[in-house]
This record gives sequence, C-alpha cells and structure tokens, in this order.
Amino acid sequence: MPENKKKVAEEPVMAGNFIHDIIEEEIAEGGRCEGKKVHTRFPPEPNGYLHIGHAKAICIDFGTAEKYKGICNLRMDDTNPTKEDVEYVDAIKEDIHWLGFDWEDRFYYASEYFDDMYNFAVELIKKGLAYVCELTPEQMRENRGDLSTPAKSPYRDRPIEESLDLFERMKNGEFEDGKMTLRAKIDLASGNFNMRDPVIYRINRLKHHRTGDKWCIYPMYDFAHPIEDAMEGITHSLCSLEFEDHRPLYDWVVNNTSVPSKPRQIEFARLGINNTVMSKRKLRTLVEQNYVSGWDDPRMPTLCGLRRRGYTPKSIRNFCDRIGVSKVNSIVEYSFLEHCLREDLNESARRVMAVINPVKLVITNYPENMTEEFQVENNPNRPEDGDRTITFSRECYIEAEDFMEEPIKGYQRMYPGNEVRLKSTYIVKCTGCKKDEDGKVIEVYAEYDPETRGGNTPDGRKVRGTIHWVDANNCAEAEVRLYDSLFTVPDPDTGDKNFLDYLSENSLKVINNCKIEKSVENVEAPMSFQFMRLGYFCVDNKDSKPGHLVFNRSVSLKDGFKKK
RNA sequence: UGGGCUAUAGCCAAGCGGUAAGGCAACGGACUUUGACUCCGUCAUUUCGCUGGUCCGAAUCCAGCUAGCCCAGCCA
Repeated sequence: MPENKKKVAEEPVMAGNFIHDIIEEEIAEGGRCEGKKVHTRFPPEPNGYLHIGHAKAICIDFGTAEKYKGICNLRMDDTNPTKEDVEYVDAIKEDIHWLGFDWEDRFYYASEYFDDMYNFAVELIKKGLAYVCELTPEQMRENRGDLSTPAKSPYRDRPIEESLDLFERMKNGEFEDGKMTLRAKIDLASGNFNMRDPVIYRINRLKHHRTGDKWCIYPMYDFAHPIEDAMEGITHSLCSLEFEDHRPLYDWVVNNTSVPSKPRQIEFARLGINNTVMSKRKLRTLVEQNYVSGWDDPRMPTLCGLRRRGYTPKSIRNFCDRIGVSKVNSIVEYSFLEHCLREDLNESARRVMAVINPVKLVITNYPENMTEEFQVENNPNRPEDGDRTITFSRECYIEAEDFMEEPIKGYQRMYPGNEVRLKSTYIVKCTGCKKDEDGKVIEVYAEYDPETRGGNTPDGRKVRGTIHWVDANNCAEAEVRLYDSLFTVPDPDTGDKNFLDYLSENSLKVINNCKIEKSVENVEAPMSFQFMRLGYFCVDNKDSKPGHLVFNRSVSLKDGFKKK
C-alpha cells in the first residue's frame, strides 16, 4: 500500500505578502493599527456574478483580516442604480459563504451612507472645495484637456452660496438628469486625470434597488468609496491595481471631509488565468449569446460555474493562497487550479468504477449464471471511508480504449495473449475479439484465472495492467459531460481578433449510456467521485436525478502513459 | 506626449547588501491491484529586463535606458 503522506492544507493560511509587510510595519510603528483591529472589506458592485478573480480578492480581504485577528465586512457598492439589481445580492452572499468566509453581522450597502455622503459633499462646498458645474458630458470631455494640456472648468469659481443652493436643488429634483454635476475643486492641470476636478455627484432619476426614489442624485465611486470605508472604520482598503491612480483622490476625500477615520488604500494585481476570460462584459456575452448554458455553465470561471463543475471551496482557497499577492500583472496557468482540485479530491473523493466508452468483455470460461461479490475500498487514502460491495459476472463493460487488437509500444492493457487485472477481481487473459462489418470491435473475449480471486497472483507473477470495469448485469447508466477549455488559445483577449473567434468547438462533449457501478444510482449533488483511471466527476447540481444520472468531469487524472 | 505602476525560470512567487526559497508545469527514476497518488532526482552560476556606477561584496543601493500594464465615464 503506497503511503500518501502529503495532505491538503486543512486550514488555508495566507502566505505573507507585501500587504502584510505594510500592516506589520504599521503595527510595529504603533500607527494605524494601534488600539484597533485590522479591518478590511469586500465591496462588490451587485451587478453580476462573482468569478474566480473575485475569489482572490475575497481571500485577500477576509484572509488578511483573519491573519491579524481582525474583521472583514461585506458591502454592496451600490452607488450606481443603472446597473445594479437585487438579484445579484443573494448570489454574491451565497458564493462567499460557499467559499467559507463569514462577515457575521457586518453586511452593509453603500447606499446606507447616502445621507452622510450628501452632508460631506455640503461640507466640501462650504470649504470652497466643491462646486456645481453645468457642463454637459460632451463639454466636460472637450474641456478635460489632454496629456499635455490642463483642463478648463468655467464654473469652478462659482460662489459657495450659489453652489450650496444649486446642490440642494439638484437633490430636490429641480434639474433634469445630466444637467448639473457636483465637482471637487482640486487641480485642473494634474497629470492624473482623476484630480482634474472630478465629478463627485451626478443627477440620475432611477429607482434604486434599496433607496427607491428617495434620491435623484448619486455619488460617484471616487467620492463614495473612501467615505464608505471611513464610516465603517476600515483600516485597510484593498483593491486592484487600476485604482492606483485614484488613491490621491481617495486620500483627498478622506483628508478634506470630517469622516470618522482614515483608511488606507492598498492595491494589488487582479487575477488572470489562461484559456479563459474574466471580464464581466465578456462573461455576460458568453451567457447572453448562448455560447454557454448560463452563468453557472461548468465551463465558466464564475464561482457558481466552478461549483457546478465540481470545484471545492478548499481547492479554490488553496489556489488563491498559493498564487500569492503582488503588483505584477500576471496570468496564472489553468493547470495550477486543476492541481489544487486534484489535490483536494484525491484526499476526499470516493473511488468508483465507471466506463465512459463501453465495449463488452465476455469472460468465456466463467459460468453463465454466476455472480460473485467483492468488497472494495472506497478510498485508499481513507480507510475510515470503508468498503462497498460490487458484483462480477460473465459479462462486463470495459473502456474501449483499454483494448487494442494490435497494441502500440508500451501498451499494457488488453490485447490478444496479454494478461490484465480487472481491478479487485481476477486476472484475465485476452483471447480475441469480435468486430462488426466496419471493423469496429464490438466484443472482447478473455479467460479468467480462478486462482487469482481478488486480483492477487498466488504464484507471484507480475501483471502490469490493471483496468476498471463494470458488471454488465448489474450497473446503472449515466450521462457524462466532458469539459475542455472554452478557448483554443491561452490568451483569447490578445490580438486583433474578438475573443469569440477563439471559442473552442470541443469544450463540451456529452456522452450518454455510460455504465457505472450500481452503488451510485441514487447519488445527489453535491457529491464528487473519482472514476478510477478517468478523473474526478461530480453529480450535476441541476440536471442529475435518480433515474437520470448526470456527471460532470471536474478534472481528469494525470496521464503518465508515454505514447510512442 | 503627461501621470501612475511593474520587470527574478515555460507559469506563479520568495528574496529587503553576504553569494538565487517554494509551488505548478516538464523531464528522469522508485513504488503501485488506478499508467493516478506517494517518494526520490533534474530543472536560473557567463544568473534576477538592459547598461553603467557605488561597495570587499549588488537581484537588493544610485543613475540612465528598454519593455509591458493602467488613466482623459456624469462606470466601479
């Protein structure tokens, strides 16, 4: 019995990274963290489903808090009602809980702070740091300047009283959508466009999924986010790299309003994985144009898709912890994710025999009406998972690929004259096959050696090949869905072509009439198995039911057979 | 062209002035009743994007280049 000492990390603990270095420095200096806990937040906008890239952020946000015995909030960043919807809120919560993280009672909406934000905006106006602007969006663009020309803003010297009055009337709905904005007065000549008097409030008459029609003005992200963080006492506001340019503005808001705390924004690189796309827009396209069956299609990198594919929370967490956190734009290989899944499932998944591409094997010297029972272990890695009973009789199914009339070099499975072990039962010697008029093998013949019951060889002879099989007289049928990469190239985002041009024709193969051990005929999702010698498969959480089993291949087993 | 950021192996990634961790992938081999797992080994030394400099000593410090990513939404 091989010893499988290597274990999957039970409680993923984040490795150190540059963010933790910063936090530890702060703790050592007794600054930001003095007297309070590290407090982070995960702030998704409820306008779509979470994907593996969000999982990285979630692991960083919750994981960092956990590492320093702090806390992490969940906050819906719902400052723009044009794109947001309640339907996503529950899905987001479900995915985060599924990953195993908990925000306890700290679930918030950015919209809860709309009153505060309004008051802080008034404060800025009173300080002469914000003004009402009447430029149209087009004019705003024309006046923004360019890389070497400063912006122009004809309304920036509007008297404070006037802005105060206008802003209040904006709030009261006296102006039509888009007619006016509130702008922060910062620096029209800044090389950082975010500082060229950014808009911090716009008029938008839309029903908000939380506040209804109470507001017709909504704060912009750059103004709202630092306030949200500060209101919640967030110490470290972790976000992705594209917000680096926004940090000066974030700090400006924190420093120029009387918010109750001063959070610090730190940016890290978002996750890229090859052979897939990660942007919400592209994922939406795949769904809406029916290239996939939905957000939870097992080929999607969404968390609901990965879940349906059979990915476990532990595998995703381990993956996120191992890829590290840095500021380098990087694309992680998909094989790394697969490795993390195999590692987890190798420990936990029960073994079962299934034949995906069956061909009948007849044991010609086995009595016609006899059936034998064998006890087989559920998981060699976990004796505590016990045994199950399988049956064996004269006819069974084996994988068509496990027979070759004329074997290739190194082939150690079934071929005329060769002995193989039918896993857990007997050594059989292949005697030939029957073919149809097209030359396709329709039956394979073999003779068993009664002395080898259990698959043992009392005489000590070596039998190299061991193949899986299913009793033809006692098995269940199943539909099996084999998945492959959605795209044919590692980076479908690159090049002049549209990412859709790289869609693979072979990303889904549905195989019916697969034969599987009777023992699984009543399984229900979520449940994963190792189909011995084939891979890890899970029960499809939507389409599988007793009587019509559907399995998704989560990931294949590594194949060490060097052909040729 | 202005601003911001980044550069260590095929892919991630440690490294923080004392002589290049680890993981994935790959490739050998051992073991094997899963060609899996596990185990052992190989895999950056004219080397840390390039070129100079400082230093007894540089991936680490300095200077100058080069390449890539992000920014001109009333999106987040």
